Amino acid sequence: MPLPEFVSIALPLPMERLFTYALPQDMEHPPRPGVRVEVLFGARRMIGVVWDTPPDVVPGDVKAIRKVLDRRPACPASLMRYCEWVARYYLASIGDVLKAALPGGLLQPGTPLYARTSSGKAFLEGRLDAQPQNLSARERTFWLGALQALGDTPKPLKRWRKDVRGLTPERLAWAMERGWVRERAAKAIKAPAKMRVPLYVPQWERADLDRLDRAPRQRQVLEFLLENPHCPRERLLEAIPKAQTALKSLLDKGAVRIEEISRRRSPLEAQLLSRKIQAPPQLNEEQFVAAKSLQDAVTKGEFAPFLLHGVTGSGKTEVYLRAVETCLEEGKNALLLVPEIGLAPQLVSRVYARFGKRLALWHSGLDPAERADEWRRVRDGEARVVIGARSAVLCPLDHVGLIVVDEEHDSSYKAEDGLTYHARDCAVQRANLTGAVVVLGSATPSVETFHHARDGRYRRLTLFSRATEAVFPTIRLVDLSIQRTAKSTLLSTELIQALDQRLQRKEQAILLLNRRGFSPFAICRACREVISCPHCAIGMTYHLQAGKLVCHLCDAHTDLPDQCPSCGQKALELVGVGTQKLERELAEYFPEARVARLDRDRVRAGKNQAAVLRAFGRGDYDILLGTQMVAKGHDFENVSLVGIPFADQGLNLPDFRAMERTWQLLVQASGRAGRHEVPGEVIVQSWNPKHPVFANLGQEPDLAFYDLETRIREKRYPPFTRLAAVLLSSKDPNLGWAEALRLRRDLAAIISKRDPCRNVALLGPAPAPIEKIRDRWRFRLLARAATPRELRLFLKIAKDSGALRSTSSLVRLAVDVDPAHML
DNA sequence: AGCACGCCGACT
DNA sequence: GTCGGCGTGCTC
Repeated sequence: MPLPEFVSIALPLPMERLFTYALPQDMEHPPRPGVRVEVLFGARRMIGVVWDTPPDVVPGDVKAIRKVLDRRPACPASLMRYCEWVARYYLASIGDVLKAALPGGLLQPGTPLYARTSSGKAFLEGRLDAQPQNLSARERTFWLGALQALGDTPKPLKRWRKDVRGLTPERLAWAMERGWVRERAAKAIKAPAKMRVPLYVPQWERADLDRLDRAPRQRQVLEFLLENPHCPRERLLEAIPKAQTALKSLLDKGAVRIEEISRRRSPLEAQLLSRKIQAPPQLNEEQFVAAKSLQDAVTKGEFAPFLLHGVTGSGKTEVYLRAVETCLEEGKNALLLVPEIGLAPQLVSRVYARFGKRLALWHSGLDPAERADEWRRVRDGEARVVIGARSAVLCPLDHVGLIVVDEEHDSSYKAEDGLTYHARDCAVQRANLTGAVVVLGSATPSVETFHHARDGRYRRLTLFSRATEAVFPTIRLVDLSIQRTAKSTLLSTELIQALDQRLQRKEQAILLLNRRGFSPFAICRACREVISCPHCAIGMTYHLQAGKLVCHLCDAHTDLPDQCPSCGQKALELVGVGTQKLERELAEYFPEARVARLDRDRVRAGKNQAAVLRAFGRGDYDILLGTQMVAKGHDFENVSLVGIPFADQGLNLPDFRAMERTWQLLVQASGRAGRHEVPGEVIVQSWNPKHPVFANLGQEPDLAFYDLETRIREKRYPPFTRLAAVLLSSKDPNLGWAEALRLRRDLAAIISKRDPCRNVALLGPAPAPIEKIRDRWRFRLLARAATPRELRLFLKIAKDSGALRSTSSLVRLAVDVDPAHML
C-alpha cells in the first residue's frame, strides 16, 4: 500500500474543519493517526493531531508537516471516536475537545526565540560587504530599525513585533534566508519536577518502644511511624507538634530510617504512602447484591448504565472497588471520576491502597510535569485504574470496562470554562461507545439520573441502610422567625445548646454556611442602596482579614467607604452572614472551642484543605465550619452534630435547580453526622421551615423529593425537556441586546421553516440573572425541545446555518448544551 | 482563536 | 501626519 501523501489534521482552534497537510516523502516514521505534529498554520506554529479521516479534496496550497512529535498516538483511535462525539454533542470543534483532553503544553508549541546573527550585526553596523545590492531605501530603513530593536538577546517573535511595526512573515522569511536573523530552538517543555521526598520508616519493633520510656515525644513519633510507615515529613510534623528533635534522636539511634522517593515517580506516593493499608471491609447484604450486579455486568462486557443509589454512609466506595477489581481481572481498565480530588483524599488513598502502582491520578492540582507524566502512564497502558476529576473522562485510557462517577449529582462535573461539557453525561456516552459498564453513584442522585433510573434506562441499585451499625441522625428544624429570645442572630438557642453539649462531651461538630466572607451586603440605611462591584452587577462582600469589600465574581476589591457612595450619608451597615462572621460569633459564644474554618479564601491563602480536614479528623479541632466544602463525602468518626444556620440560602436563586441543589447540600451535610458509634444530630435553621425542601429531611432515602421535583418540572424543565442556553455578552449592552434579538429572529426562522424543529421553543432573550460580569453585559436565550434528539437536530441545523455565530466581534456568543447553571 | 489587512477618528 | 480601535476575512 502506498503511503498517503496528505493527512487531515485537527488543530486546537474553534473551527470545525480539519486541515490538510503534506507528509514529507523522506520522513522516516510517517505519522499515524492520533499522533501530534507541529505545523505552520498561517504565520503561526501550531501543534495538531493527525486525524484518521483522510482529506477528500486536497487544496492547491498545502504545507508540509514540520515535525512529528509522538511515536505512539497521543489520541488513540477509540479516544478519537469519542472526541468526535463530544465535539458534535457540545457543538465544539475537535480542537476544543483536544484542548480539554490533553494536558496543557502538549498542544502548545514552545515559542521560538529570534536572534541577530553576526551578518545581521554587520549590516547594522554598516559594513560594506554586508550591504545587499538591491535593497530599496524603504526596506533598508526598516531593517536598520528592526535589527536595532532585536538587540543582542534573543526574543520571542511577539516581543520583537511590539517594537517593530510591519514585521510581516514575508520580511521575516527574507531576513532568515539572508542570514541576518536566526531562529533559536524553542524552549523545551519544562522538565518534570524532581523533588525528593523523604519518607520515614521505623526500624524498631513495637516491643522496642519500652526503650523510650524516658523520651515520651520520641516514643510518640515512633508509635506514629509504626502505625504509618513510609510517612512523608510534612505529614509527620503536622500530626505531632515539635517532632523535629525527637525525630532526629530517633534517626541517630537508628530507630528510624529515611527513605527517599522522587516526587515525579508518582504524585500519589508522596501524598499517600503513609496511609495505613486496611483489609477490604466485609460487604453487607445490600452491598453484596449491588457489587454482584456490577461485577456480572462487567464480566458480560457490554454497555450497561447503573445508578447506585446509596444513602450517606452506606458504603458505596467498597462496591465500586469490588467492581473495579473484577474489571481488572477481566483484563480491562477502569476509570473513576470524583468531583474534586482535593476533597476526596480519603477515597484516593483507599483506592491507592488497593491498586497501588496500577493507579494514575488525574486532576488540576498536579503540576504540569506530574500531569504530563501521569498522562503518559495512562496512554502507555502502565496505569490500569485512573482516578480523576471531570477532565479524566477524556483521558486516553484504552480498553475501558468500567466507569464510575462518584457523587454524580455534583455540579463540578460540569465544565463551564472553555469546552462546556458534563463529565457525567460524557461518561455514560463513553461507556456506550466502548461497551463498558458505567455506575453513577450518589446518596442524592440528580433529578436527571433518578429519572433515567425510574424509566428503566439505567438500572437502579440501592443501598438504603448504613454500612456500619450507625443509625441515621435525628433532624431538628428550627424556625428562625419565632426565635425571638435568641441572643445571637445566627445561632438559635437549640444550636447553641447542642454545640455546648458536644464541647462538653468532647465530640465534634460541623457547621455549614455556604457563603464565604464576613457580610454579603454593605447597605446604606438612608437610601437602601447596596454597594455593588463596579464591574459586575452584584453586591460586594465584606471580608474581614483584608478589611475590604470584595466582588466574588471578579475579585475586585475596595476599601469599605465610610459614606454611602450614592447618597453620601454615613449610614453604611454590614448585613448578612458569611463564614467569617460565623467564626467570630462562635469565638464569642464558645471562647474555649477550637474552631477550624474551611472555605475558598482559606484554601487560597495556602491552607491545604486536605490538611485542615485531616487535622479535624484527628481531633485537633472541636468545630469545623465552612462552605459546601465541609459537606462533601468526609467521614469523621467523632462528629455527632451538624448545624446549618441558614438552610434557606440559595433556595430562591432564579434557577430551576435551586431546590435540588439545596436539598442535596442539606442531605449531604446531614450525612456527616453520626456515621459511627456516636449517634448524630442535625440542626437545620430556616426562616421558612414549611418549605417542601425540608419536608422529609432526616429520612434517607428521600424518594418523595423526586416526586416533588417531577411535579414542578414536568413538561417544562429537564429531565422532562432538554435545554440549550445561548449566552451573549458584550461591553456594550445595546450591541449585546441587538445581537440577542438577531439570534432570536434567525432561530425562530429555522423553527418555522424546518419541519423537524417545529416543536422547539425559544425562551428569551432576556438579561441573564447576573446582568453584568467583568464589565460585560450578559443576555440569554434558551432553546427547549422535548427530547435530546430534537434538540440536537435543531442545534445542528442552527449551527450549520451560521446563526450561532456572533455577527459582531464585540459580542461573544457561547452555546451551552444541557446547561447546569441558569445564572 | 489569532493574525493581517484596511478603514476611520484623535492625538504626541 | 501616525496610532490604535474595530470590522473582515483567512488560515491547509
